[in-house]
Amino acid sequence: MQSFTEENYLKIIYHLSSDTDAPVQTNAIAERMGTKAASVTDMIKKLADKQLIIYQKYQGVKLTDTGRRTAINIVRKHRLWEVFLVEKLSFKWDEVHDIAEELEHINSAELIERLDEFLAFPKNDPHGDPIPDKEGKFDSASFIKLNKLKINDQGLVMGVSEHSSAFLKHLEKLGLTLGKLVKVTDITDFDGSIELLVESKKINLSREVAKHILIKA
Amino acid sequence: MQSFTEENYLKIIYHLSSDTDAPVQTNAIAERMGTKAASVTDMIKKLADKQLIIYQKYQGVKLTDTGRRTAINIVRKHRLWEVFLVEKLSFKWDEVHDIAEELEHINSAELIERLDEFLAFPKNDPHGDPIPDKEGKFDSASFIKLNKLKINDQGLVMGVSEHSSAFLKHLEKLGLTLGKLVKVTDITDFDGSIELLVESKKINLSREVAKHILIKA
DNA sequence: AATGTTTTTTAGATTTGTCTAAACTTTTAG
DNA sequence: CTAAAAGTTTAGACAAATCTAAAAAACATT
Repeated sequence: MQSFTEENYLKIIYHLSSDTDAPVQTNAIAERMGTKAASVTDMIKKLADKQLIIYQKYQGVKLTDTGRRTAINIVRKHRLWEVFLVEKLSFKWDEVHDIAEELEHINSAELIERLDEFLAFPKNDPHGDPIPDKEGKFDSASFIKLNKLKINDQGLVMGVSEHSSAFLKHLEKLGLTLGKLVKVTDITDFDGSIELLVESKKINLSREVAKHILIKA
Repeated sequence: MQSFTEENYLKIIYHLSSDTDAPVQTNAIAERMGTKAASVTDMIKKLADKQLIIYQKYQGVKLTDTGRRTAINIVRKHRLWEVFLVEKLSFKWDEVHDIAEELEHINSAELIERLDEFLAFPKNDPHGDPIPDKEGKFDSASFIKLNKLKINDQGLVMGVSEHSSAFLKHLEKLGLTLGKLVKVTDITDFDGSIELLVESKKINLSREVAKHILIKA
């Protein structure tokens, strides 16, 4: 078994490598972990010794199959706990991240299988992210980012790619929650701000915000 | 906030001092923690610095009010999680201790209050132990140990004072679960073994086992 | 009260995860 | 293609929690 810290490194490496095939760089990990690059170097040596990542000096790291499996399992636990917190304990979607960061390290396969069943095997967490199954499989649903839509395009809000409380509260206030149908009515020439119709209400979004909203056409 | 380790020390000191007023000894803590006395000395110095315990060299330790409040809060979390595991996730009463040992360190007051509400404010955990309320108050229900009963005495099984899986499975097999009515029908001269009637079934208990069963007359 | 046993503490070492400062690679730009 | 900038690693140190071995205090017993 790994320590909490090792698990957090694996999770971060997983998230940083999920888009691209490129190796993950020391500084990127350090920034996400809130540590210094020197500390990251120490830790990745340790993870490489344990065959959880492949590491070449100065060249960044990649997860091994074992490492990826471990990381996905942590993600699975995180997302299931988030569902529990929202569905069963009535937390809001912007309140659950930090608690789930702690709960994801609880160590009992049996617990997670039973929690999964208790929650009726949810497919997505409260932010729309897919929940891996016991074997680590999940649809890597390829949604479009809202900032890629053109005028008159429409679609359903399926998820977000930013989980900060500030961002989620902002969406909540705008009425932009999961499942909502949106239609792009205008895109400003000046800074690319997007004008949307959500349930016949007109709202305005910065491109920065739009970038983190995932849409199914 | 304290580390997991500090929390575990406080919890153990609390349990070791709940019966008596006497200071808790270094060796007793070491045994429960599964560490050596020298390590305990180091840690109790640290806890004393933080004003969580009162420590006099060679004289053992006592909890301060703050220390006791902290310890009781951990006990509260532990027992609420045990209720959750048994009531909601269908774990057996002998399977929940270790998982609750991990969950008790999750750090969110809001989470615990909502969990308490979700579970409909239970008064006791699956082993009959009382669950402290938000303020740390709980009835220190004074039950009798089964080995104190005399022939023809009867009462209800209200709890256990031993939480090992082996012990609990044994009780389960005997049908000695919470709420059962028992009546002492005989006590062997030889070794003090106790013969009981439980739901019109005759069973035999060693004194050692009986000592850990709590009865309300 | 003296002596032996038990308990506790001290001293010094180890492991884990972190840091700073300095050295070393790799990348980027002129 | 070379020099500066950016990124990474090494070296040495530190705090937390533990350990072993040895010293010190408390206790128990004749």
